[in-house]
Amino acid sequence: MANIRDVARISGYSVSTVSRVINQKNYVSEKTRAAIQKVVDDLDYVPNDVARDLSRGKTFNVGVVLPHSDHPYFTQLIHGITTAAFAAKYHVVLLSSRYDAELERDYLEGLRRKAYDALIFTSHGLPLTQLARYRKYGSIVVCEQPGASGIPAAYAHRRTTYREALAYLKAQGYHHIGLMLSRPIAVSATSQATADAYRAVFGSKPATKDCATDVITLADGQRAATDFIKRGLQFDAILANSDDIAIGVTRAYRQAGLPVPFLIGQEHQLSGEVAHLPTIDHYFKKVGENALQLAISGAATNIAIDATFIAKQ
Amino acid sequence: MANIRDVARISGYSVSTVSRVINQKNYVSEKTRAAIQKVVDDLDYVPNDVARDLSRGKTFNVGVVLPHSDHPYFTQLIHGITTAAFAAKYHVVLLSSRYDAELERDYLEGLRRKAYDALIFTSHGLPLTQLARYRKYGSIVVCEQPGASGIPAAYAHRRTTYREALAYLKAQGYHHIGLMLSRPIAVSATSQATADAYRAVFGSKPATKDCATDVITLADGQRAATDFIKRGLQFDAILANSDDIAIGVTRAYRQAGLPVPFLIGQEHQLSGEVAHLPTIDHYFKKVGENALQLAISGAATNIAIDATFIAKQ
DNA sequence: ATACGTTCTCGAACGCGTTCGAGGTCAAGA
DNA sequence: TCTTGACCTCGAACGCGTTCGAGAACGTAT
Repeated sequence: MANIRDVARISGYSVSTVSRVINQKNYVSEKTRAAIQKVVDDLDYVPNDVARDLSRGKTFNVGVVLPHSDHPYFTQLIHGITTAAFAAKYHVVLLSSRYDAELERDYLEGLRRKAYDALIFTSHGLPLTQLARYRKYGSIVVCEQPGASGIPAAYAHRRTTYREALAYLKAQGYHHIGLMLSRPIAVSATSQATADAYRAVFGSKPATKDCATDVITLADGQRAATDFIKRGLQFDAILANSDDIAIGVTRAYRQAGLPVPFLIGQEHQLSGEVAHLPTIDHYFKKVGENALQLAISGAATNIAIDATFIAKQ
Repeated sequence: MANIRDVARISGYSVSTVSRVINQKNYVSEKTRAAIQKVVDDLDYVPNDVARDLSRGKTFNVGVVLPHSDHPYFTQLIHGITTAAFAAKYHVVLLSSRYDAELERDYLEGLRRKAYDALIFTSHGLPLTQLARYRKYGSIVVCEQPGASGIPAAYAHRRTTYREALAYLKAQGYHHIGLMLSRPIAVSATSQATADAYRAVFGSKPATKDCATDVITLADGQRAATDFIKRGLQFDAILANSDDIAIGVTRAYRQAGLPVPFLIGQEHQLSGEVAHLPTIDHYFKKVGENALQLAISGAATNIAIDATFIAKQ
């Protein structure tokens, strides 16, 4: 396949002049431009993107680290990220992590290796301080409150909305509340926010036995609820970490022939809509768009938006 | 940042020897290896991926063209593709197309520009013959029956399963059937398959008025059903192109205060499970895995799997 | 002792586009 | 007329890792 030097040789102009023609830069006479363009067309020449990236020192790739590509939280986030990336002519590279520290580190190394210009962590296993070390190699964005790490972040405020949802439960007279969490409170800012809100509303930390962790899918929700039942826990209400998961909970209780506790879901999913569940919408598409903006602008700021508690739908 | 020549200079060895050390190749004495490794560690050197890609002439990128990143068909496909790509150490680059011919062509050009080693079209607007022209620049895979185009394909057999589903409707005594399609019959192999199955079962092509097109989301399903109602069409049953869409149809009829026709969904989605809808599972995760395998192997074959009609769930 | 096969290392070319400094031309302003 | 400032083009260096051909050193088989 032809390269820029072939075009130069055949057209009789220099490589640099050919370069300015294909990049439509100034200072090329119309005559020259036309002559070179003709050779470009004849040879069917197109510049090599990799060589370009190398010489420009930039790839326009944004790596998106996501633990589970089938989870709705990530699906919505990805949707926002790709939408914004497309508009900005950036490329989205999907990176599966399954919260594996080694993989995450490998992706961070990708920043050093110049494989990506920026990295968005939709969630992460490594501590933020470790992520922060790689900021000198490229822009890093997380999708949660970044605490003192200083890492730019795009996220939805969870605490207030969780408080609102839990206060709603309290107002309805529910006091024995079960919580479904995607990850243990110690390692996840989201779980932490849920626990904090619980304490703010009910005056004490949620009991460990009332919290199910590692609940990601509908099946997990069903399993976790079955476990609650087995352990003889009787909840008035359960705050599930997605609408789908709430559906899983419903099934478990139905299967056990027990009354279903009052349920609140999250993420405003179709399943919740169909079942008329109260839910919390974190607007993850918007969060994804914000994350990408931060990633490519390299701005060292945060963009937070408010989540909404939807009591009736 | 240090490059391989720095390592060579400082260690006193040649660039080629350093290269074999970092790539763990043969023919390096232990003493030399250790000396070079020390310099690599001291300088904190890592090879530049872009330079590597350029010199190897390979990027390990697979571009995945998808019209809608929020559609469940594509979500499932992407899930399969990323899973397989991860295992094979390939990178998945997401490419939004919205069926825009210009965009699709641009992505095909990406193959020439060496931006991707391979391209997977989860769906496409351009005719297959046009896609086929770019095969000389890299491997191309489509996720549908490739007809005479010769393009490698990974897909689920639809015709037989559609026939099965429609025969089921006929056996149940339903004769006036509405079809919801994502795209017009003329441009979509999927819609074509649906129409063919209809003809096989009912002996004639489906009437144009009985087919709604451009139905992608739940809201589209609702809109299309509302339109059916407005036009005074009375269906015994409707074959929807996803479970979510079937839910949209249900809503439209409920809202109009009319009895809901018998519904069959597709894709075995959660919404359909909750509503106990019959559905067709095309196993798109598996199809995605197959597509990626084809893309990176460069094999010029097809991998078809069978879809399943699930009458009761 | 000669020949051959390994092992080890090097230099240079290669993949390919971008960009900077330099040098030449030409017209307008002083 | 001289200066100044576009305008136009070129050559070479740069970004950086891979790989091929060649050559040196050493051991072993004949």
